[in-house]
Amino acid sequence: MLTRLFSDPSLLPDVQKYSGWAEESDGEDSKMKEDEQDDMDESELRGDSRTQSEHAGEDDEDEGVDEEDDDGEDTEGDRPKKRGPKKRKMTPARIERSKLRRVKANARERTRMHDLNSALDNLRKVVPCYSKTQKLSKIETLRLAKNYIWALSEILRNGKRPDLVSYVQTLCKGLSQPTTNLVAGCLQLNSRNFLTEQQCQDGGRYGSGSFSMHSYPYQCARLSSPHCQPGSNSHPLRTHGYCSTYDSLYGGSGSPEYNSPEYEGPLSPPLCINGNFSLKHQGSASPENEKGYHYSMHYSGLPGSRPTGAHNLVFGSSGARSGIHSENVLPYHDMHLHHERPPVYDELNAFFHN
DNA sequence: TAGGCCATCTGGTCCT
DNA sequence: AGGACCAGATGGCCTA
Repeated sequence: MLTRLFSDPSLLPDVQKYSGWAEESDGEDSKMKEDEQDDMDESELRGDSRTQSEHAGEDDEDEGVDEEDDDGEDTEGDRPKKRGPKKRKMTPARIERSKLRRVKANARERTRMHDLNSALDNLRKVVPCYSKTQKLSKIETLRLAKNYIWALSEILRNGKRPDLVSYVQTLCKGLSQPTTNLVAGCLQLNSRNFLTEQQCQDGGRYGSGSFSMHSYPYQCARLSSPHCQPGSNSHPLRTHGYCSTYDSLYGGSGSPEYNSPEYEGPLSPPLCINGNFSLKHQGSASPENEKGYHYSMHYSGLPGSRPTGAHNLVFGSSGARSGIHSENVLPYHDMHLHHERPPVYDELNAFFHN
């Protein structure tokens, strides 16, 4: 593996640029990368025990040299004596090996992050609204995935069809504005209905934005649940100013899980779909809640998206103000719900688009 | 120019 | 000892 790493120039960026030890050895490091690569290829990567034993021998030598000069340096000024293993003096050989270790560790870390990113890419593909041109950011991918899992598990648990608005609301919980737009657009949701309720739930979280409640004179107009009827204060959500179609969709206040609009409550029962995942209650504290979603409306596109001119998000400022709805505008020609997706997803979308 | 996102480096910690 | 994992720091790129 390391052979691959170090034979791949792309995986060996300029180490000196970042490393602190580049300064301590001046121009000597200019050839370091090549030297280190040679070292790896020739000794470590083929498991050259001779080299390793030589290094061990060097270590022994170093120790002999190092141990002696630690005495007397521990009490510097008023500072107490340092505890723990004595610091060994950095001989040139030791410095070299240290550098080598660092380079190897960097390479490992790089591949580890690459693996992580490719896993995230895979996740992007199985989550609703995969787009090659408008990649969801990492954090948005994770949030959407969480919501998606939640939505699917709720469908399985209840065994009945939720309405599209609620489904999209569930998917969009805690997502940034662009991602919300993307999801809603993907599912061809009538933005007016969805956004109004979304804002009801979020309590105007995105209030400064173009599709704040101010954009629409009515609130929760679509809600049919008695809990959300004007004048009804019986529902817990109402006391907090929330109106959610979860009430009507999932049975309303009878279910304690929906006391929080963030549905961060007990995720029970754990469900497994194709054995790929299981919901696991991890407490009510969610990073999203802690962070507080400081997303504002300055987004005009998705993170990572590049200006194409064709992707004015449906719910963006101009669209919302001009009353353009997703059903009328379809700027998502380059995105699709999925190209590789589990069967359940197709069923689900057929579910809503029949 | 500020802010978001990202890749990378780095040192620390834990585990084998 | 070395690898995996993690979090902080840093700098680049892009957009509003």
